[in-house]
Amino acid sequence: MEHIKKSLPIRIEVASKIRKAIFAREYNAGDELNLTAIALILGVSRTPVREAFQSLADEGLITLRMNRGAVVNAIDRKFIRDNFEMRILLETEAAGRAAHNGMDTTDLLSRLEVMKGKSDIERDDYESLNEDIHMRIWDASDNEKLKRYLMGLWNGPSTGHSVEESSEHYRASTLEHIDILTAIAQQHPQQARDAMTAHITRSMINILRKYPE
Amino acid sequence: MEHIKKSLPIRIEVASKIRKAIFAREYNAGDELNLTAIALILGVSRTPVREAFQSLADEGLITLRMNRGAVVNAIDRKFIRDNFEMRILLETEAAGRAAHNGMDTTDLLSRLEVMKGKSDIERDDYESLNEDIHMRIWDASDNEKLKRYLMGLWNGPSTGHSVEESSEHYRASTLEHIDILTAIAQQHPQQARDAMTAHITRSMINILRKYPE
DNA sequence: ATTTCGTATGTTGTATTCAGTTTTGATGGA
DNA sequence: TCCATCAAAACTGAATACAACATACGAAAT
Repeated sequence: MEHIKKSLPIRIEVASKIRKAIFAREYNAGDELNLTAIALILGVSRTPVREAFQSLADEGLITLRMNRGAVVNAIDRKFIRDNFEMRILLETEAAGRAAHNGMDTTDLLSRLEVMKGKSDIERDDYESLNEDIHMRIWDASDNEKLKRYLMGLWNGPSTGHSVEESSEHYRASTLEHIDILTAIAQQHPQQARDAMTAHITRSMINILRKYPE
Repeated sequence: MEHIKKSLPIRIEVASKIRKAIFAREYNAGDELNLTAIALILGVSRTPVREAFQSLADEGLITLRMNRGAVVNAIDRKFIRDNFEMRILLETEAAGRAAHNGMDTTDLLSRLEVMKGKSDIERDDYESLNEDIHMRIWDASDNEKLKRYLMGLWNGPSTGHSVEESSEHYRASTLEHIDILTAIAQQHPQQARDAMTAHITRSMINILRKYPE
């Protein structure tokens, strides 16, 4: 039996690769992306690359100029801050709604306790639980549009997808996650909001440190 | 001399037409959209229709099922409320930021005074000024991501694009716009936020009335 | 009668071709 | 030398062609 390899549409994978390349500074602000060249490099036709371009333009990573190709936008401190500020606003809103609506947090909290007990936290373990926590909160917010926005921001510069974090960060985040989920479990919206705001704000400061100037 | 018709990409116009048709209930929840058929009807090829589908899926209006076509999502009260709640959250944030950052409101306020004096407010006049006001506030918020989200919501069910409004509504909105811009002019963020929240909340209630059950 | 397997059909995902626009670069004149 | 003009190359937007996937239907077997 083979791997249950769920093959995504090519346009999605192409978008991921280009996105990663932009965050990795392989492309820089002002660079023109050659549709044909990228299709050749990736070994696909121009169509899915074109569709990926449109997604990336929606995300604000590139700009599409009619008949004149795509240029990479600046991934500078302002871009990162703008993204983070939206994540603060929306994740905080989601946390408050989750606390208000009620959400089962027992399994997540027990997984957090296990992680808290570990002497060393590995990146993959952290990221996996991190994703589960946030997505469960989005679900509990019970607003499809909010969920959709947060899903989109997850591909942005404000998550572990873009930069490696320190073990210190993982430990601090774990404690913050416990704060957030505890507040949600107790159905204290304002407390949940405050905890989430603190969580993502610290994360922002942490990441902005890596983008000097 | 011909019209200075700035021709947008076909995919944009196609998306607009389908969006309008969905809001007009020409398509209903669960309906399957036939890519080829729509391309034929609109007299374009499948490519731009396909790209339009992807945009509409991003907006949450339709769902793309791999190899199984697109289905129209329910434009029910929850959908409208979800959209409006996000608009309240984001427009309020933008108004607060605009007040904080400072924004020149003189021209907009004088246009509002003229409109306030009119005995009868026409739809196009109102919509034109309405759009100018909101977009100027978005600009003044100085957050690109926020601006982008609000731009997207403008195509949603929470603006005049989807339903006709009463003259009464235009008059009430005009007064509310004056409140908002006055607060911004005086650089009172909280006051601006409150005024914006009230403005869009009333608009939501007004539109939800037209979607009974 | 029910279930399973295989084929047929329709629809999408991807590739390729076509057409129109923008850019580039050369050429000629001031 | 500098500028304008025009042709050719390159690239994108749109149209068409091709391939793969999923569902539906029907026949055969239990």
